[in-house]
Amino acid sequence: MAHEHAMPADLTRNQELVLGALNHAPAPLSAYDILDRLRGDGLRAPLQVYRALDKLVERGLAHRLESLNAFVACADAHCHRKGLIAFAICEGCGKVDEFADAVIEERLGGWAAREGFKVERTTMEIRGKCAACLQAA
Amino acid sequence: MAHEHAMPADLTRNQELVLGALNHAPAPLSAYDILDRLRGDGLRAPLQVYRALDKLVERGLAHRLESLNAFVACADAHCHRKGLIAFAICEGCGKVDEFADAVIEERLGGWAAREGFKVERTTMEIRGKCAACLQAA
DNA sequence: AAGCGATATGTTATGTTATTACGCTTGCGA
DNA sequence: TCGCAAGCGTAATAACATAACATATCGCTT
Ligand SMILES: [Zn+2]
Ligand SMILES: [Zn+2]
Ligand SMILES: [Zn+2]
Ligand SMILES: [Zn+2]
Repeated sequence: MAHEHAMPADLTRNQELVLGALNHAPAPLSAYDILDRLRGDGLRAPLQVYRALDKLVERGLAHRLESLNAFVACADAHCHRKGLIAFAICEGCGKVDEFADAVIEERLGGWAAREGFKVERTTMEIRGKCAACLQAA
Repeated sequence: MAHEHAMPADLTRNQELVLGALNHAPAPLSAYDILDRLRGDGLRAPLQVYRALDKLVERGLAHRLESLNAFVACADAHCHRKGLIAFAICEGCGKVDEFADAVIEERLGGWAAREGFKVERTTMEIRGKCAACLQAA
């Protein structure tokens, strides 16, 4: 059930390898995790991974999870989201759920407007236990 | 202007030093920034700082900003918040604004309830430019 | 086809953030 | 006074990220 993501045709080799690694992983990967999985494909240095990740994140094909220092492929395979995205991260199994909420976006926008704060980027990450892991416990 | 924070009486020496450093800083500090400022007070190793930070964060006297790998003193000096806290971080001057929003909390709670996800911790960080910095530009 | 700029690459070294492991000390109640 | 819990000190190491520099590749213009 894992993947079957759209893989854009104009990625470079390294970007394609990195996105492939993320797509096949059931949980977020750190840059070094990715590097380890791609040594067989010729990658040797962290920078090769970080550079690819930068591009992928920029294009919305992958996301950085700040509270984990790790990365996931975008779960919204065909129309990578533009607005605020929230992530729910299970501490048990590592599964990441990605969702958007217009009301939250509007509340943040309201706060920013009142304060005169210009928002450039928002990160929102919920840590906890997913339903499956709670069940299993 | 800067501080005038309540400093709980039951802190250990290291915790007091670390919280003092955070209180006197106009912007978030990394653990190593803190260490550098406290070498004169006898601190030598990162762990001394990390241990103090753990306790301070646990008690809500300080917060960790995940998107910065840095820490701030809680701005809500007398009644350290319990619920979800959002941080607005200015990329220009480093100022951090801390606020709570019940509607956002309720939306997240709703999502979690629908998904059967048990929330343990939420981080919410807005990066951008504060009013003062926009003015100055 | 030659020239050029923008983008991507490879490699080494280094910088920054965080933790593990171990042992000692102190305070405090059983 | 024994035992435990919390705190402390130190050294070593792990994990995450970037700087600096040299080449290479591609698309575009001439
Ligand atoms: Zn996405
Ligand atoms: Zn789970
Ligand atoms: Zn606070
Ligand atoms: Zn500012």
